[in-house]
Amino acid sequence: MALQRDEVVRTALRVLNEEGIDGLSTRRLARELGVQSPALYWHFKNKRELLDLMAEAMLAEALPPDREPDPEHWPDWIAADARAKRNALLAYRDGARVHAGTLPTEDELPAVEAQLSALCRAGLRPRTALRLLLTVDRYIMGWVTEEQAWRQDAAQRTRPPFPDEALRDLPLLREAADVLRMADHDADFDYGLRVLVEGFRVEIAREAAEGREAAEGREGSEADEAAAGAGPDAVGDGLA
Amino acid sequence: MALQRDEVVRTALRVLNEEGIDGLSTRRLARELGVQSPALYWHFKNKRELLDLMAEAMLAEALPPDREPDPEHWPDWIAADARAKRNALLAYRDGARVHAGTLPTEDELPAVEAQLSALCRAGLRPRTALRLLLTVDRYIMGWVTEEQAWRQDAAQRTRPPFPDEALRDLPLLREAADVLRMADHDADFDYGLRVLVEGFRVEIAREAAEGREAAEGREGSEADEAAAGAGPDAVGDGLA
DNA sequence: GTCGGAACTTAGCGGCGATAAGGTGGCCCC
DNA sequence: GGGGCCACCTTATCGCCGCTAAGTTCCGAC
Repeated sequence: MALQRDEVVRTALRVLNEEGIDGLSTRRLARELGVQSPALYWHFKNKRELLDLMAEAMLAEALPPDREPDPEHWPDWIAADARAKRNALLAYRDGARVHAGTLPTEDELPAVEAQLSALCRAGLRPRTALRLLLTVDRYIMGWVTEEQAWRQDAAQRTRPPFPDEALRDLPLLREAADVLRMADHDADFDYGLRVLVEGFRVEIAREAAEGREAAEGREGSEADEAAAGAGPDAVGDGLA
Repeated sequence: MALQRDEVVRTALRVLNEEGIDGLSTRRLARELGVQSPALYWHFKNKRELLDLMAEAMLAEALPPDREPDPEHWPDWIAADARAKRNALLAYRDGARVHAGTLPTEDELPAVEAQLSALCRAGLRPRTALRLLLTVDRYIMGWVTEEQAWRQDAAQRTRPPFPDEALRDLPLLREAADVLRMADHDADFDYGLRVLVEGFRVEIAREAAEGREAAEGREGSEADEAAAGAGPDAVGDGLA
């Protein structure tokens, strides 16, 4: 029975978890598959292509492409998708670094179009909606990259980072020490995510108001009311 | 005249710009310095240490440690620092990837403490203020990492990404095509940054209201008013 | 029954980070 | 002024890496 691309990718993901991305060499992977390393180059044009497929497989589990985002509750699925993506990246050692090198492929576009559609029905222009999605995505990538780097060398760290004596003359940092030491990644990630969603809420309210203003030829009070309505009253809902 | 650590770091940054991070090998760097590659290991314990110093040098130029953040205009310096950091990373090829591997060092902490101090005077709790700073930082890192990856293979790309025919049945994406193709990195980065600041504004108003509520033993209307006041009315000021 | 191609092997290239061990020159101290 | 020390560098080499070239095996189609 010949090797299957799919089997190689699955094995590669397992080796990734065992060895980390620096330990994932073609020789190591080939050994795991009971094969000589050049055999892999029959199935993949180079290592980059293998990594791309690994990244795709990582996310496919967590973000099936047939979701149907709901315009009414966009903060819910924006946040849920963000958490799902983070979890998918966290599920594999160095997952963020594996994903980082990849370019978006054209077959991801329909899912993005669906998300744009929902956001536009919530009042955004397409450009703004896409920027929103990109912003969340970059936040996730930056976060998880940092998080996994931290976890990585937390494993091989002997003394705790930022010991108390380093914070002696820094009272505010001392008070925020558990954030500094990233004691609760999940909560800290969610915080930033919630801030982002709050920002979007403001942005959406503003755009919706502008749109209405332009459509009805009015100005001033009406738009301000709409923006205020979607502002602070909505703080916190849809996000824990 | 013997080699100086400082000279090595400067040369390494130059080579980084010429070759990219994958082309920056100890042998290449040594050749540039007119020296054999093991000589570098007299000055640096390993390549990681060299990269750490390069990252430090990159940011030192852009973010001098003696800034004095102003509590009154926190959106201004949050945004200015964010742009400065992005520019510093962009100033070198693969700057984000060089910086990504580094851990925060203890001598950066006083500058953070100063920022926390300003944000707390604006009404945040220390934990929240630090989370805010971390959130912006991760956004920057995620953004620039993606941006430099994009630029990198834009150079070696023959056909444009996401050609028009790929967007034929995706009208919203077609309308947002220049965002999708990242035609204007600066504007797109600033957009996400502004959204983050808007979110922080909401968060700060909420915390300030909670604090006042707790201090004065009141409840309900007062806090809501405060949050509403700092919400939509403040949209857009302090940021382009 | 042979021909062709898919799937693999063996051999090897050039390059990598890093270490070991040895050389060299200048400076200090007696 | 001679000896020793030490900063700084060299040469040689190790064990990896991604990847290619060329040859082998095996199986199914005709």
